[in-house]
Amino acid sequence: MAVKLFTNKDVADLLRRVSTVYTINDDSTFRIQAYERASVSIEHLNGEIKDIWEEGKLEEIPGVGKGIANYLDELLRTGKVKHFEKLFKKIPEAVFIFERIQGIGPKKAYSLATNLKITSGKDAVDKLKKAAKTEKIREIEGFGEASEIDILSGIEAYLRGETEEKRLLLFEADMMASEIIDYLKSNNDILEANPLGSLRRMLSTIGDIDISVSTNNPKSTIDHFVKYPKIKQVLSKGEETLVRVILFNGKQIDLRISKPESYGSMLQYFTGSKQHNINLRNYAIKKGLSLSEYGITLAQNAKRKTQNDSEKLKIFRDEVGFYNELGLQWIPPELREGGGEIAAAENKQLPNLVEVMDIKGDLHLHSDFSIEPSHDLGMSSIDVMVKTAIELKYEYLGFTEHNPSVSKHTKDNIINLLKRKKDFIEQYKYSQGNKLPIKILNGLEIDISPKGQLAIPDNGYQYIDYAIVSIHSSLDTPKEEMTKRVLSGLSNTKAKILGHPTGRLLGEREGYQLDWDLVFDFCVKNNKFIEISSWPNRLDLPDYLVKDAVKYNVKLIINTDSHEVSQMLFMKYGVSVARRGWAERKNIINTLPYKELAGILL
DNA sequence: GCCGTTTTCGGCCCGACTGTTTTCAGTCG
Repeated sequence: MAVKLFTNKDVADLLRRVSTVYTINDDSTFRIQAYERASVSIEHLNGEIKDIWEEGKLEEIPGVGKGIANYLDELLRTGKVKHFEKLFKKIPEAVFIFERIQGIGPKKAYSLATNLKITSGKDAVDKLKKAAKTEKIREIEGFGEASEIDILSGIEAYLRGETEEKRLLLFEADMMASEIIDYLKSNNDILEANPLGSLRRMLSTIGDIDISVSTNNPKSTIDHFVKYPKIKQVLSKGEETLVRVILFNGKQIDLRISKPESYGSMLQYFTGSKQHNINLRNYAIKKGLSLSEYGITLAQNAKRKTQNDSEKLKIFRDEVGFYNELGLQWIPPELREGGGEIAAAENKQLPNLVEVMDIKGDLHLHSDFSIEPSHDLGMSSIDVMVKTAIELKYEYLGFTEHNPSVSKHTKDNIINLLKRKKDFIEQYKYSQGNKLPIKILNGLEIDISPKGQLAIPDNGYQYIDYAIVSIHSSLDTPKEEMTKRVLSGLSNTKAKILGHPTGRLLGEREGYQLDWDLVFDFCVKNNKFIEISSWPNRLDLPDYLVKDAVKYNVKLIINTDSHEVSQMLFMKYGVSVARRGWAERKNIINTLPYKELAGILL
């Protein structure tokens, strides 16, 4: 049994420290990278390292082999790794603090800590700041006035907490990037502008924002970009390929610039993911080709054989040409995660991913019609939301206010409230005559109580068309019990949809555990649907579970959970989650025309 | 230290940028 509870982050940090020490010691770069890789891989694990260890599956983690697995086993058994302790002995604790400051890596951190005699981690940053202010750093070999100033501004950012990996929600990053892209496009020399990296792949959270542009005039592009009003500081500025800036909100933006004729190669290269590109490179090597951000060349070993025509770099205006050259279908960015997409593209078996245009309705909306709900009431009227849905060319939408609070109402009160809402919707439809080009459904979002009961009386169901059931309380219920609770809630005939199924809140809480095999199986057998919530800090069901659900043939529904009319536009984020989970139109029930949807929902 | 449709050895990404250099090292992605 574990002596101490190690989280994934603890273990990732430990391995990163090891790679730091090896870097300082000028050890093999490959060993350094190996620890780095293992660290990243463990940090991004879906499950807990402790569970994986208990199942004896450490070596199944990518980047973890026999060596590191043995060390981790020692760590989780005894609470420490003797070999690592020995390595750390020679390194001042302050080094591991300093290297978290922007612009300081392992070697500079070590040089600073030893030369300034700052050893303990406590107050290390304050001491470093004092050294910078008293111009002690510029006296150290390898540093100068400029780097002293850099370090000072790095320290200030660090002290403001900006270096902590506060990831943005997808929607925040998307807003910021769109604004920058609009600004960039106001310059006529900029022909194309797109996000790169995790934003282009539509991950649920985003670290840094990278943006690419194609232009024949890099100089004008760079001059234009650095005048963007929200830039606080230009970190670095190249001649024609890269500009790196910090905005006033502390976020770093990298702008990558390319000629139009090779824009495709660059877009591909910097969209990633890292794992996708590694796999793609290995796949290319087998064909004797070598990939880079500039295009495709014959690989080194192939070059020698055919020296005559080998040096030529093949460049690509767009990504389609790039992938086709490798004998692959173009792979949508959302799939580029190293999850079998290259093999699928080779066999022309990539899924035909669902698109925003396919969505024909939103079935999770909270209007401002008060039924004295248990949770927050919506802020927009039914009428406004209906009008917006019509603009979005939806065929149907469903209002699912929270059930009336149980503690504040008698059963009769609840029934009356449900009746009132049903009447209101009927009247609304009547008042619009036959000119409404959209079907309006009267739903309800119902709490599943800790005991698995739904929070309205049995005779209330006749007043609603369908129910979304979801967990809003007792989130720490253990997995097995929580699974029973959810299945019990879903057993009601009107309960068709499991709302925000993991309960996670990005950056706030993990959510509860469910036995997904049981839940998926239940849904397939009983005609129940699992929601993908487009709500920016939910995006729940998460992408990796969508992928499992699709394999299980579970039907999903993408909803916005809007509490205000403008939030209905968040649909695209839910769709991106579905796409990242390899979902096609057929997997998503709100792509169906109304008649077919009604057949399975009502 | 990891990894494997040309496997148990011999590969493993490297280019852009900056600052302190006088030809390069460190950091970053």
